[in-house]
Amino acid sequence: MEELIQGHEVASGQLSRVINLHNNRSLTVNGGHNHDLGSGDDEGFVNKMLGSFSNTLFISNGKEMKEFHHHDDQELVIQVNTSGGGGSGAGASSWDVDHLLDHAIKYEASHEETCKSASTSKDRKGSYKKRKTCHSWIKDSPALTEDGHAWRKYGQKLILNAKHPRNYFRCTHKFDQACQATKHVQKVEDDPPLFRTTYYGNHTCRDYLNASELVLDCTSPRESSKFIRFDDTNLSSKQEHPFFSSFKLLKQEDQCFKEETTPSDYMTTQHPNQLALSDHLVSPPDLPAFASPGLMSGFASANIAQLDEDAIYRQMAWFNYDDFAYDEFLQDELR
DNA sequence: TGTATTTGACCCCC
DNA sequence: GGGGGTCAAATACA
Repeated sequence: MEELIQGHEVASGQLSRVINLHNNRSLTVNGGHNHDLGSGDDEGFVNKMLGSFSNTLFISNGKEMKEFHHHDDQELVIQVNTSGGGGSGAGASSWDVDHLLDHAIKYEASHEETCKSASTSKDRKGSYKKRKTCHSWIKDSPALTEDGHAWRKYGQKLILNAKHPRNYFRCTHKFDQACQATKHVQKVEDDPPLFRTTYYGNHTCRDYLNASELVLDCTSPRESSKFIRFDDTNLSSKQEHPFFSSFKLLKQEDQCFKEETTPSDYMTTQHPNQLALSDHLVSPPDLPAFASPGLMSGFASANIAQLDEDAIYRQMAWFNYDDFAYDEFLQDELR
């Protein structure tokens, strides 16, 4: 968290100065015509970077932030500050907060102090207690998105007056690191598809591998699911590359929503499990989709209404492929 | 064989 | 009493 905060400060302060200096020099050299990067582009670049930091901080420690994110109706997140600490809030101005109120996003939150005691629960091979009313928040999304944490499904339940079952996930590190974070995922609308994820509790685990890459909220469909990738030079092999590890996580949740899947809904003839991505055998540049960043995003958005959940999860994988390419593209641009 | 998912049963709380 | 959250044995999968 300290490193992230420091990075945020550096980006917001020093990077702005560097870019301003760059612009001034460009104006001088080009006689007033800046052909490198327009100031608007620079500002957008900085805002995106600050937004990424904010998102990363938000995901890493939800109770530190108070921000509203809204991206072209792609995804909505409401998060509140339960600790009283000041979030950075950087980049918030570039996001369309007003539209947030137009969406019926329910928010529920309560302080951790209100968590009820489990003293009355009986021991049934360990603690067994009903949903504790801990800190919680809801996230609605048209597609299931990777949130940077490893989850394990532990239950599925048909809910009264609900068309789709509710799926229950707990943190993979519940036992080895005593992480109490859980979430429920339920499809609440069919057309257009809308998934409601309710998070309970904050992660206390430290999943270095998976935490090194997070899906961030973005400002355009093209960037609807972008990874932030930290230094991976310490990774000795492709097997440990966070890009590939993320597919394993996607696949885990992918398999948890097999209801109502029809073969005709398959976007391609290749099932995600057949991609062998989690086996780390496929190199991203081998895929033709990488030739044009954004191509798959456009393709996906055009067809997303026709797809069932299973297909959507496959599209998530394609989004992330595309994002990886786009990340490389950005790095080349920066060089 | 180890890990993840499924699913019926158990249990808490309204 | 019933809805909903969780457990854990059975099952699937790599």
